[in-house]
Amino acid sequence: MSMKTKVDCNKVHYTDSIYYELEQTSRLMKKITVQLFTKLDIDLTMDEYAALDTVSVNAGICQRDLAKFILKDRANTGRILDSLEQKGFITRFIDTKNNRLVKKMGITENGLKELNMIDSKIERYLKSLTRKIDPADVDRVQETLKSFRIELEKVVEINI
Amino acid sequence: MSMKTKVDCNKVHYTDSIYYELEQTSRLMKKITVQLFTKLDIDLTMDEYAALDTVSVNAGICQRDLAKFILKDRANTGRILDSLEQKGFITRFIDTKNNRLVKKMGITENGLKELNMIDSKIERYLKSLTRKIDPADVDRVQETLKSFRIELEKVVEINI
DNA sequence: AAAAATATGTTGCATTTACAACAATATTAT
DNA sequence: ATAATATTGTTGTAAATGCAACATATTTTT
Repeated sequence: MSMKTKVDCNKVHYTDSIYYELEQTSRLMKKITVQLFTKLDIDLTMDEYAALDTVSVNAGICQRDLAKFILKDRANTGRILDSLEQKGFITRFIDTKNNRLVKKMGITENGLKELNMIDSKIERYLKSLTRKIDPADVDRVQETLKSFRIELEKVVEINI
Repeated sequence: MSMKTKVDCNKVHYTDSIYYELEQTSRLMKKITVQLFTKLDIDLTMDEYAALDTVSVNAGICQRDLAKFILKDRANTGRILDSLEQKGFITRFIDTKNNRLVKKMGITENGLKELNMIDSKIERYLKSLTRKIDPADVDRVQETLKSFRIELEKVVEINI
């Protein structure tokens, strides 16, 4: 075997890295979830669902803070909330935070109903995705991902 | 503590699931990589870079097969390749696969140079992201993610 | 042999997304 | 006090993305 070939074989490829594996797995997962939402006739987008869930555990949050949670910019966060409000799943009200006028929000009765309905609809489908994987591994991955994400948050420049 | 409160506290939220954790971590990672590419004046997009790397390890692959690898549709795969070809990093040629006319491709000398240049530029930045995490954990996560992704591939409907 | 279905790549379009500019208000600096 | 800066939300726009439709060629069905 020539030296060149040997070097080539040992080359570290980005597409073999954990960063790419993460992106690919996430893209697949997103595709599957979108297909699931379509199949189950859920009339929220995935992003609206995630936003609604985030609002449900952070009552009275303002738009910018929500944007930081869901990792979208203020513009698109506003648009998602427009849709959720128009569908009657959240209410928005003007309030102050640090003496600034902000738009805060809360989940409505209907929103909570919708959230629970979606949860119950998708639960068993999502659970089945990891049936071949040791539950302990799943937990460990989630934990490590969380530590990783917290490290990433320290490095990324967020301009929201 | 009332029963209702107890139930509420025990509610399983989508935003606490491994599926959402995966998406959030991946989104952050993507943001960081885009910022890195900008900061280092790399004149490929992340997607072009990943495609170029994939082509480099799959010489003579056709467009549709590449699309399946990079999880993009045929249209956008074609557009990414247009850009890479225009920049001189790949060559495309007509060939046959199963008696069908297909566009195959290979990486050029310049493409290989560019790929190695980018690899060397970003390597230490990416490595530093996991410096706080036990390398064994990183390996384990990558392994588990891969098993997970393979399970997902069995479930997702790919129409490429 | 003719028709229907499949495979591959491209084009057009509608949706999503990110980013910059703006409007309104409040704080800080000079 | 006035000017500069910062916070929050909205609007506009350009780029990315996915999907459907198309063009071409081949295979399969009838």
